[in-house]
Amino acid sequence: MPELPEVEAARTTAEHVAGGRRITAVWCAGDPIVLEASPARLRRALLDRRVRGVGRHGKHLWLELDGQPWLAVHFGMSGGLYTPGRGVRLRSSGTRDWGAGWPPRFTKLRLAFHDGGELAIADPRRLGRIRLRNDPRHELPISLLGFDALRELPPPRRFLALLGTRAAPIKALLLDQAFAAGVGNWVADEVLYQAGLDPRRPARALSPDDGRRLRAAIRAVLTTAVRAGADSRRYPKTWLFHHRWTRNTVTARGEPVRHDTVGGRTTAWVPAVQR
DNA sequence: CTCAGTGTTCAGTG
DNA sequence: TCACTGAACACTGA
Repeated sequence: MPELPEVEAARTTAEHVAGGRRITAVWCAGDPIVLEASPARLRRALLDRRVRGVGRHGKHLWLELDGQPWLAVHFGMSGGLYTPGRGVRLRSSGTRDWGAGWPPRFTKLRLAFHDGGELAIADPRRLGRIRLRNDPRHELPISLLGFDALRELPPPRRFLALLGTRAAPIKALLLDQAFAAGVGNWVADEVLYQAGLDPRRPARALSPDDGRRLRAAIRAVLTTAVRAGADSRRYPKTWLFHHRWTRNTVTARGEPVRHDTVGGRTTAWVPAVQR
């Protein structure tokens, strides 16, 4: 569930369910890897607190409470935020998501609110982290992140300057959270496809026009995915997204899709249009 | 049984 | 020190 659009959808859900409500029950799994704070400390920090709002930077999410510390969440590769009575969600691969039952399998933290609402954070693969922070935005690990790729995309000039010094493949730079926070593997591939850029090209070898197209594609992909509520069934038919999970396939326009490893990650791209 | 996988971190390299 | 690469982490499902 976890790139910027999915986390923004989780933020919206959390805002609707928890915003303005008081936490009346806290349930923690016995998982010291995902829960960086002890269950006792989490209970003490959360119980009877009111949720003032829900923030996001890149792939990180936090609940702003009426007292410190606040709850900060990173979903890792397989984590997600769920609430009861929401329709079955599909994962990108088309298999059923974990949100179907209640509470979901692999729930690590579950909150109940005074009006009867509930939230659960689940994480099968345990690469996510649930933490307590007094000021999440200015403390580790969020303090190390670059600009939020949706809300803080730098103006063209500054964006070009940021590319200019980096020798890494452009795909690797896009995945670097200290550069653009929130871009993950599928967003990076979609952006490079729409910008018409070969993922292996060194960032500093991009022309000013390449850089402008890249910036525009980041904005277009993220705003479209967020507007769709991160529901991949609603993404445009022309997107590479719908074909990246299948080997030896073609796009909606009949262009062959290739899979290579770039920046240490499986990369789907279309040599016919990416130069 | 094996392996890839919407992510991050850290050791190792040049 | 810097910039970058690749393995490790942990677990499910194809």
